[in-house]
Amino acid sequence: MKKTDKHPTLSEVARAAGVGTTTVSRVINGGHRVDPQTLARVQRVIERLGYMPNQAARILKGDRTRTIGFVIPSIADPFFSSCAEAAQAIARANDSVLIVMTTQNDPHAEVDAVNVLLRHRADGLIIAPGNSQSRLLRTMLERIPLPVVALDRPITGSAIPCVLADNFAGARLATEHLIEHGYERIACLTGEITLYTIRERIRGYRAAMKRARLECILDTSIQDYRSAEDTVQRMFSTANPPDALLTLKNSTTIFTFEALQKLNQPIPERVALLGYDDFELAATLRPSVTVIQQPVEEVGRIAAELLFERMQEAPASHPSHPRQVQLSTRLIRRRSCACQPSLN
Amino acid sequence: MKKTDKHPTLSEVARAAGVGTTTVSRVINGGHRVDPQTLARVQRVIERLGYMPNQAARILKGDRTRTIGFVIPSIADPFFSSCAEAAQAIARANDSVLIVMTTQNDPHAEVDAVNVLLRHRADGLIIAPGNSQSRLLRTMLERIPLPVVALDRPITGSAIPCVLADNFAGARLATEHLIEHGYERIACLTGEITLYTIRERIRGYRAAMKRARLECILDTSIQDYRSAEDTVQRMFSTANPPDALLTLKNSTTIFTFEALQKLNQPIPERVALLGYDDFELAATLRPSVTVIQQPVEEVGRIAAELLFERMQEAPASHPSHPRQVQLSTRLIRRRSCACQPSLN
DNA sequence: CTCGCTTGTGGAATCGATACCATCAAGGGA
DNA sequence: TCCCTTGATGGTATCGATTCCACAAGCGAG
Repeated sequence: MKKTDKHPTLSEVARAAGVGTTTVSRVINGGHRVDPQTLARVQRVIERLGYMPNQAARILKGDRTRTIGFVIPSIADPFFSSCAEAAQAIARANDSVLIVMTTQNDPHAEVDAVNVLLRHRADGLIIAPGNSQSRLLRTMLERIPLPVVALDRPITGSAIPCVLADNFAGARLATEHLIEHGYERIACLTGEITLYTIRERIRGYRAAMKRARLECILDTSIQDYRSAEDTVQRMFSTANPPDALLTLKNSTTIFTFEALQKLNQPIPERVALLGYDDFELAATLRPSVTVIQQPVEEVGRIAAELLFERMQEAPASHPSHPRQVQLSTRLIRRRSCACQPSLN
Repeated sequence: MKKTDKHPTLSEVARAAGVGTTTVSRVINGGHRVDPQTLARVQRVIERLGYMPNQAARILKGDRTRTIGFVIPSIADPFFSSCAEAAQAIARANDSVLIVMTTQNDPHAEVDAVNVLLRHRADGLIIAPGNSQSRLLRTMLERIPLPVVALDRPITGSAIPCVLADNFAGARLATEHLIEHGYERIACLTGEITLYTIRERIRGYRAAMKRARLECILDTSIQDYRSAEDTVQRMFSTANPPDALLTLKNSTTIFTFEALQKLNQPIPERVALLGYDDFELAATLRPSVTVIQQPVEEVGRIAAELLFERMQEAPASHPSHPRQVQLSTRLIRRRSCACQPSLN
């Protein structure tokens, strides 16, 4: 019961209990084939010394580390923190822990993170790569001797399975919805366009616009509140301003909403707004914001489940696994596109 | 360059390079006292085999694990995810990784989490306990042979240092602000009251109200959107309804805001609103919401820094460490209390 | 009464990296 | 020329838990 300065070891427990190390080991691992009396005695000693098996020693004997790596751009991003929460639940259910590493989409940080996880002998790896094209990361991930699952963004040209929402279909759905409303000058505000997800959404937007024979209006300049204000100002001082805006990510949606509000451009009367990705207060803002909702927890959950499946197979075998799991998104109708809100 | 099925070991590298294990070990650890030629050769072999030192074996030799545990109620909560992000940055700067465990404030899950981290031989531990009074957790944390820092919520009756925002002063400041505006019937909407932070905030509210000789109006019933609507309805159908509301946590603020909006109670004309804890869209809502802002990243950062300081001391020594680091909060004036917004 | 079998137990090799100690060659000063 | 230092290198015990193997005791069946 007293505070110890050092972790006691299994042999110390064995000595204190007057038994061999084998017996203590058996007690720890379920106590099969141990005399009930001995069992009780050893358990008391374990309790008294505050003994905890040293995971490192177990690992060294070839066991799994029961540790999986989770490499994402940021923990503070609600999308990834929700994924992490879901993945963590699956990990715990599989008696494992998550090591979360953040990269800010920096390729260098990604390689570092993977190296750290390799040293820790993680059993598996879930990663959301900043750049789907990166050869460096791809060859690295293909070489390493543990299962990898990509999250939200695939690793192009590799067999690494990826779990993600269907960005193309989501953006097409969003655009089609605006078209059905009768909007004709639909601008797409992308934010940065380096990310795979954004590029897919742009493709979806383009596909829908082309099909409706409408002119694509792309703007990639919104990075923060100030640039949103500039962009809106510029767009609405042209002869033929847009009558609807499709924003391709959360922060862009919010910056744009604020800018429209500040510049007194009423939504949806003057211009409709549809945002990609739901956010907590989308229904509370006035007007409430119509969005494409992604199955966030599901992405994290399924990625983790897929990883654990792959971990259970023999390392050499490569059974028929889905190369890619695309989850469908849905439209949540609110007021910013002049809809009757969906019930939910 | 080829894909291996197993992690190669140091001795395999040694054999492949035709040198001893000691030399390879030296190469890995900086390459001092190694012939440049040998160094280059060994490095080539390491590169070719994709060798990564086995952290478990290192740990076993008595090294630090360079792993710290981070035990919080939820990763999806923006407060804790921001803390985690900040703590992670400090951990990385100290060449360590974070193992994040979530507990949903469940004491059982907390004990589990700590046990897992002990097995993994984390070098240190940051924990936000759901219940500050829990004897079980307290005795457990006092027994274990590694430094612990509490986050956001202290562990009462123990010497475990805690980093948190000054909840008492924050709530008092908020209440005083409303009093200065001339509001007299200021109701405090608490949400659940089991958490230490909420109780401190209630104390702060009470202190300010007492000083101004105003009557305390406490309501603990808001748990979700529906209960917020009920509460608002009830409050405003009394003879003497409140003229201001102080909500003690984020979700309560948002539920209340939505309820007031739905029930057409204009803010701040009919009733003022001041929320504890800032949130992303507080400035975007109409009216924008005046809040008490906590130094979120700082809490995470300082907790991690304090932990690393304590880890560098000899395990036995107990130098003069702050028992508690209280960070001050600040008021962000927006429209919901009829203020001129603060510039920021 | 002894053979096989189960149960309870301990000894010791093992995992991979580290670091103490030993070895050997080369070079510099006396 | 010899001793001593310095640099480069290798052998091997060590960390803590697991596990194969060995062994002893008890017991029912033949």
